This record gives sequence, C-alpha cells and structure tokens, in this order.
Amino acid sequence: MERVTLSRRKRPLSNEVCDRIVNDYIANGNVKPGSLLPSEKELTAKYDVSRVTLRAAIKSLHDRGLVSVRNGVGATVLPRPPVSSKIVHHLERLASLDKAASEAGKLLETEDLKWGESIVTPEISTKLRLPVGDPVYFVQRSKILDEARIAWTIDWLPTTIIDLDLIRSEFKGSLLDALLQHSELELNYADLEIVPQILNSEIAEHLGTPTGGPVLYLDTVVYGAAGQPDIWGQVWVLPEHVRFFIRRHMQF
Amino acid sequence: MERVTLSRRKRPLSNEVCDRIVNDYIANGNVKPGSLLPSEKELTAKYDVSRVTLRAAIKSLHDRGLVSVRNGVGATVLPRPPVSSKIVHHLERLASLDKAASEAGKLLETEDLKWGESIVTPEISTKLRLPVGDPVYFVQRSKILDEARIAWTIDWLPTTIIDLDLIRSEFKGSLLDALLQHSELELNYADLEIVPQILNSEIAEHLGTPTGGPVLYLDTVVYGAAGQPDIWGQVWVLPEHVRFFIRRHMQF
DNA sequence: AAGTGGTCTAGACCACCTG
DNA sequence: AGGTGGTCTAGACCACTTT
Repeated sequence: MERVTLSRRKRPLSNEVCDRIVNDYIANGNVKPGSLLPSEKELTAKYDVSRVTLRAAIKSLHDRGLVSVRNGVGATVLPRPPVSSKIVHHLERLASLDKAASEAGKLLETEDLKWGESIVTPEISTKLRLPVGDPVYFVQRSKILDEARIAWTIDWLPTTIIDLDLIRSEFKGSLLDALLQHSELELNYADLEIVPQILNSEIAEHLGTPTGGPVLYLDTVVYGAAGQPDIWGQVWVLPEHVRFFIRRHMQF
Repeated sequence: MERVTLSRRKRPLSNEVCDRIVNDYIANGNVKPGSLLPSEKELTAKYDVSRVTLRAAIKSLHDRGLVSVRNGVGATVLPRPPVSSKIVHHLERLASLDKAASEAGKLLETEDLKWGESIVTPEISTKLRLPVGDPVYFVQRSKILDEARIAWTIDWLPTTIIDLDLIRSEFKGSLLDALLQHSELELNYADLEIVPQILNSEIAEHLGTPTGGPVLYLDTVVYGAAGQPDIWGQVWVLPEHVRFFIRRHMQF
C-alpha cells in the first residue's frame, strides 16, 4: 500500500500513478522492452487506486507510446523511440521547437528579433479570419543552434488577443511558450501543414545559406477553446539540424 | 430515452454514443461551430448511459478535434478543419495514403508494381533489427492520381512475419491496409520521420518529373504489439498533389 | 478453468464558471 | 448559489488468452 495523499493534490491521481509506473518499472529497466508490466489487479493493489484510475494511467502510457496493451495478455513495455544527437521534434504534441531543443539538452538562441504591426493581407485574412486591411501584429526572428542558423520564423497574431508590449516583455525565445503562460487565452490545439520547399533567396538570406537546398516549411494555425484562430506561424527549418518525428497510433 | 441495445453489441457503447452525438448535433449543424453541446447531464439522460460512458464519448470528440471542453462551461463545437481539392493526409493516425485519397473521393492507382526478395543491408538492419545478409522482402510501386505520378514507395519486411505470395494475393493498392487485415500481426503503431529533400535522378525517374524539385520523404517503421519492427516503408511524395496535416493537441 | 484486459454502472466529491 | 465539467471509487459482467 502506497496510497497517494488525496488532500492538497493538484495533479490527477491517474497522472501520479502513470509517473509512478514509469519510475518503478520502465525508466529504470526493471521491466525490459518486450516484457509485461504487472497485471492491473496487482497494480491497483500496489498503488491503492481503483481500476478505473489505474486504467487511465495505462492509457496515458499507451498514448505516450511506452506500452502496448493486449486483451487477455497484459501491457508490454515498448522499445524507446530512436535517439539522435540532432534535435528531435515530436509533432503530435503542441510544443515549441525551443522546448524540443531543451529536451535534447541544447539551447536555441534567437537573432534578428523584430516585433511590429502590419496590415492584414488576403493570405493572413484566410488564416486568422480577420478583415483585410485591419491591423495585425507580427514577430519575426531566426533561431540559432551551435552558432548555425537553423530556422526562420514569422508569427502573426490579432491585435485583440493580447498587448504586444506585454508579450514582448515575457518573451524568452518562444512566442508559443510565452502565450501558453496566459491560460486566459485558452490555446487549445493547432493545425500544422507540412510542405517541402526549395530555399528561395528571401528565406536563404535570413538563414545565411545558399539558395536551392531543401527546407521544411511548417504552417501552423493555433486555435483557442472556441475554435477561433489566435496565431498563424510560419517556420522554415533546415533539415540538417532537426529531425521531425510523429508516432502514429492505431485507433478505433 | 433511446437506450442502445446492449445485447449483440460489438462496438463499445461509448463509440456508439460518440457517433450519435456527431449525427444528432454536429454533422447536421444543429449546434453550430462556436456553440455549446447540451450538458453531460442532459446527454446521459438522452442516451441513457452512465456519465463515465458519456465522458468517454466526449473525449473521442475532443481527440478527433470536433469539440473543445471547458470546466464549468461545456463542450464547444469547433469549426471544421480546412478542406481542399488535394488529398489531405492526416499523419497523427496510422492510415495509408490510399485511404486518405479515398476519403477525398479520389482513387489512387498503382503502377510499376514489383515484389521481390533481397538481402538485408546495414541500413535495413538498423530499421528492422535483422542481421545483415539475411533475406528480406520488398515491394515497390508508384502511385498515380488523375494520371499524374505523385509518389514512389518501397516497403521492406522480414520474411518471417508473413508469406509474400499470400500478402501479394490480398494486395489492393496499399501494403499497410493489406497487412492490417491480418490482426495476428498485431500492428500497433509507427514512427514516422519527415524529411524535405531535393528530387534526385533516381526518384525523379520513378516519378517521371525533372530533378531538382522539392519532395517530401517519409520514413516509416511500423511496430507490432511487442515493439518489434515489422515494416520499413520509404515514400517520396510530390507536394503538388498531397497536403500533409497534423492536428496538434495540448496535453497534460 | 483461471487470469487477463475491456466495458459499463451508480454514486460521490471537488473545481470552475456564471449570475 | 447553482450548474457545469473533472476526478475517483467499488462492483459487475464480458471477451480474450493461456494452461
């Protein structure tokens, strides 16, 4: 019995249990990839939680790609995803490139940072659903890893959602991370389109590389809880330094 | 009261309820984007299910990007994702390009189909964890949409998981779809790496286009329930005809 | 037959939002 | 204060896998 105290608890109990299972069985290799976790019955007894709660924890492990679960068999620990010295950016979760870098033990630096106000063009209008000609904020900058320019970014945001000077003062490299701090914005999900492109002269100049090479263009619209678009982000990333991964699941 | 019969039911009740909500409120526009669904209390009464079951259905709606849910407020119907005349391939679920095409009302045709047996190279060895020099099956083909070549594909698979002639006889355009029919393989998830490339002469020849243009290279390893790699797929797709989307969620 | 996960229920308490 | 969603429990029955 190792009951987690119910009082003064912030995180859901199922999250707590999920982390405990990772620590107790997976991270330290107590249960090796290919082997089974203890049964749900044993785990409910060990952590003194209901089966519903335990199953929520197992579901999280599955969603994170750590185990696969089979009826009548149990939960098998899966091998870790490939690791690399490059930054590995997992696209299935809404997180910034800066966060992916710091998880790889690297620091992304920001250069050529420029904040400003512009006018809504037809293209911005389709992305942010704002009238053409209205004012719109933008932020542009390049990202540096180990003294190499690896990405060029422009973000557009409606003037109505937040004060530009406020977010500017809170900016520490990632606009997304700064805006996520404002829970009142209720940023909720994003639609990301992935397009391979050839480096044109404009982007190549920002990145300080020759034109003609391959570049990954990521077009992201971040939506709030009511489904209204709140940020339109455009990023061009050089593939030499960042690997883009998605873990795709079977479902339904 | 519209209780779903419990007997002779195959699908989970929560799935049933999920679809009913889509049909009764979302698909027909009875609740417009930006408006709230009825409360959980009302919905449990309407469908005569427990709150746990209803919440599982709401969770599915959220995972599918149809609603956002706020504590103390309710579930807001979200606007539909962007539509397009191109094929839209959603990468967060494990599904074939052929399926994405058919969901867009298009038919992907297959040309230059070739089945064969080869020898494990060092690169194949790292992907499929097979000894170098062992035999391995491969399938290569190009995909045609509206008489245009849009993709070139090679899949590699261990000789041990299935008989090549069997899967060949069941092949209807998509190797993944054919293998997914074999539930004994327990295909479970896939790690997809996304790389922008410049068309080289080999791939350009397969695609019948000039070299030097942008192409999206998708490197996929499909894993079984025990975490063993079962398929290594390499796909080069021309961006003119297919749009690649991911809906990224906030989590934890 | 025994053990595993898959699903469902009824009821409870809490946190959050709105008037 | 009242309604909404967020979490948790104990117990039940079913489907699947293994012995």
